[in-house]
Amino acid sequence: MAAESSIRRDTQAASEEGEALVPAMFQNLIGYHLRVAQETSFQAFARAAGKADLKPGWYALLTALAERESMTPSELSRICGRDRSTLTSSLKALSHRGLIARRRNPDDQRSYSVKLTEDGRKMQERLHEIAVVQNARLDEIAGEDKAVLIDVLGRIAATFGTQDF
Amino acid sequence: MAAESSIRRDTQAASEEGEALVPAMFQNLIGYHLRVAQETSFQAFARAAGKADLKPGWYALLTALAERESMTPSELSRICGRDRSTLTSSLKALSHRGLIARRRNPDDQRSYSVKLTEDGRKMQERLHEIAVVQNARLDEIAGEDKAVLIDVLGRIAATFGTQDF
DNA sequence: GCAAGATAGTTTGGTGTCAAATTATCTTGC
DNA sequence: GCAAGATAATTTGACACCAAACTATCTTGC
Repeated sequence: MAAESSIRRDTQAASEEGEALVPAMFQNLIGYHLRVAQETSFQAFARAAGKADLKPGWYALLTALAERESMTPSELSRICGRDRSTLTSSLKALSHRGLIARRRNPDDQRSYSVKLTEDGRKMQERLHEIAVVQNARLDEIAGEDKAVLIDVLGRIAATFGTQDF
Repeated sequence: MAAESSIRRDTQAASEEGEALVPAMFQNLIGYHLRVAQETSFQAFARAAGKADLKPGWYALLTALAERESMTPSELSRICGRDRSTLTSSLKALSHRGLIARRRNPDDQRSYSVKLTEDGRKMQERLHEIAVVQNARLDEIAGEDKAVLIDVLGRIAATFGTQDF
């Protein structure tokens, strides 16, 4: 595992040893801790997925598709919280790799729907396994605070996510 | 304010009305809620800063510099948790806009240090005001759970941020 | 001293994201 | 029926980010 180690060790990013020490000014800021927690945990997921040669960014897309059988890009955009223009390129990549299939909507020539292919489903399942492990780790860390954590995070998302400025 | 409204309203992104409804598969996943909470709250900050024509991404950088008088790019990288290569372009932009000044290190020709200019300090202060408002909002939402929230987020960051894979 | 290795910063290439503008198609009001 | 507006997706342009490769400089061991 020394070899594995070095992959991470010689990167130029932060999170090395001696260490950052939360800048005093940020210590009490929820937003700061939110960002750091989210970034580090996502990166852990990305690393785990990357080792298995999987694209972590596809997980949300594939999982949403795994639940609905078929969706238009716009629906997927709403569900995943990404701009439609972002979906255009993601779907192009997924399609190119044979993970999804597109089908024109006969009732509306502007629109089409996408669904998982067999390969897409397999990829989703492999990513899901990694996500499950990652999430078990998070559950363990949160321990008895999990319910409170999810509740507060939900309140934050609800407050900022629904108001139109 | 109808005009303000439309800026946001006609974007193609999600977080519109009827609305996403958390996909069942994600409902219980801490990672998912973490991501959504962080993204929505950051976007709220970015919108607020954007209205005042400020670059939200510069806040962390300028604030770190506001606390230390002078730092090298590498130190800033560690403190802000960004890759050194990311800093290169950020610092170029900040410098170009006269918000920071660079000074070569006479003892080491490879290195230099950056410090805030007067304009940089002003920008930091204006961004800070917005951050304070934003954070008051978060504090309000978190309410009595704030301490638990920060604690759990800190544990998450500590766990994923310090292990070398 | 000087070669080998470490370190500071930059460059290059790739990803993911948003927003604005664009194209094609559909719907509505008259 | 047809013009005006709405809607679905795409294109284009801009950023922020990371990682790997690179350049220049410093440090160390001998």
